Amino acid sequence: MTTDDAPESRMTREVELLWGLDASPPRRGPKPRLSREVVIGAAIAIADAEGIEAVSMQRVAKELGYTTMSLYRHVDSKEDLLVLMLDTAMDAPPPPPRSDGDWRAGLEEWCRGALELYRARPWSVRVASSGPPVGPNGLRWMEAGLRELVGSGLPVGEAVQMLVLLSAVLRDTVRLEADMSRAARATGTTLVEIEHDYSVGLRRVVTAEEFPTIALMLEEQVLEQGSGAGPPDRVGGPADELEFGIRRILDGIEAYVRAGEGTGGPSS
Amino acid sequence: MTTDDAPESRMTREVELLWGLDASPPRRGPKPRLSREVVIGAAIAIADAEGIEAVSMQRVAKELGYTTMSLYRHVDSKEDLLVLMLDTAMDAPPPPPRSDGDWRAGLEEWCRGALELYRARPWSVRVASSGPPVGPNGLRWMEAGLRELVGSGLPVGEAVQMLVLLSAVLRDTVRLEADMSRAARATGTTLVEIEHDYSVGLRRVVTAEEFPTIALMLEEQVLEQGSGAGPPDRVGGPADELEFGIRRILDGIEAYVRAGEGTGGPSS
DNA sequence: ACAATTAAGTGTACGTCATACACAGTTGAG
DNA sequence: CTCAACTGTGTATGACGTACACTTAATTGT
Repeated sequence: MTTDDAPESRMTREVELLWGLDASPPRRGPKPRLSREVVIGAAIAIADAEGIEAVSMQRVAKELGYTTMSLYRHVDSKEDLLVLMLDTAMDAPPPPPRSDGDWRAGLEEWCRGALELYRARPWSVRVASSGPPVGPNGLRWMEAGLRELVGSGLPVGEAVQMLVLLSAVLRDTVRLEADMSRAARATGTTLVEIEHDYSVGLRRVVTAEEFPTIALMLEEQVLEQGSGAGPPDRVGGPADELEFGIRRILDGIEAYVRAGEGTGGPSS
Repeated sequence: MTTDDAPESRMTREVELLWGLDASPPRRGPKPRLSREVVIGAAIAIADAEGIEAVSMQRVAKELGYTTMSLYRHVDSKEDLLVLMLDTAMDAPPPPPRSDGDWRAGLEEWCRGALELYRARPWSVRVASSGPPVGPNGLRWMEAGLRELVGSGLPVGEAVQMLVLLSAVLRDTVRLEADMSRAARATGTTLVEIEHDYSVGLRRVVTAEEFPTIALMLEEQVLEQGSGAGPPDRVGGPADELEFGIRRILDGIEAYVRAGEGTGGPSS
């Protein structure tokens, strides 16, 4: 009858969870020896080392030397734990605003930074998020990306759309690379070899009649290259090849914004 | 010593699985009453109706009126079943080549078609694929997309990169929309309401000092619109807003290809 | 100082999951 | 007609998420 009659809309709950608005003041019982942060940390350590599928309540508890059920004193459910892991994984601050207002360079930095983050914790792109970010870290990244996009001259609405699009590109490319890496690890080979195996497999079923363009791709050994030259941080996965695509997207934004200048804004 | 000494490289296995190269000729035992296709179909029906997490071996078996273990006569593992479901979900032929060689229109059609497919089976973007498509249906879509991209004048290698990028955009946007829909269903509301809840939740933690651009976004009620006007097939999710972003990407490709014309190819 | 209260961590238990294995019944090849 | 191969069944195992009752330790009101 006071405040919480409504089912609290899930979103509200997630906000409270991620901003620590659910913690009650110092309480009565024994001092907690475990803490939410420690639990999250242990879970992340496991996910980093062995992938998200290795993270189970039992495993996290064992790693910490507690019983499984003790975790439930600090986290309401495994789903909550995953949500908390997600925002924690986005620590590392986004690139700060540039002093020159170069939005293109700013966005490229943002993409590189986000990609680095996702790549360092590939499991983070696999956990379900019920929507855009709401945690403090996630919001910081969102703010930084949005800032650059709005700086380009795009109206906010369209800036949001482009941010969603850019995140989608980064996330799903990392997901693909992570899935390939997992397959590589499972067979004890490398990412490069997996890509080679892929083209070998394809050649068995791709005919020039039915799949002319794919056949062309195989002829030119498009999949085999990639790891040839380039910066030393190349792993050989699809995320190495993202720069080109990102640049096309930025080109597209630039063209659009330029076309809108002088015509009373790009909202046409 | 003959052919199969090596562990068969996973990729080869997947190809054989998806192209039915593993079926032996008519055999000796009782006639199978169940079949691989029926199992896949039942699994897809469950995933369509209740999401991928409802698909368990027990559940599929129950739906078919057989024991759980009977499924293993037709499918080696649940993972194999998921892979088979994936390619089967991509039935529905991609758009055919256009008679006018308009690659932009062709690519837009391709995106629309793929988006429709993903949206009809949102679970398909959630299952792990160890790499690019290898099944007959997946390859048909890949061929169609690649055909248009190469038609634009892009060299094959860069066309592949843009195809990966476009798929990433479509896939992850559908994933986001599906996650939001799931949250909506769980609380018994609609996608539109979820987006509203999201901005309500955000307003509780977003200050104009720390998150100026997000604050601006909230002021302009960017999240609340979306469902205003538009074609009747709008659901209110993020995938509705994809057209704008896709067009920017196509703009980017067009600009790049045009710039490369006359300079001896766009490979600079 | 002491009792009542409340919270932290434990132990046990349940239902669901993927799947290994031994089995019974059915079929075609020799 | 026999036997080998194959289909579907039954049972079992170990991992999972989590509900619930419990012990024990800390705090608060008297």
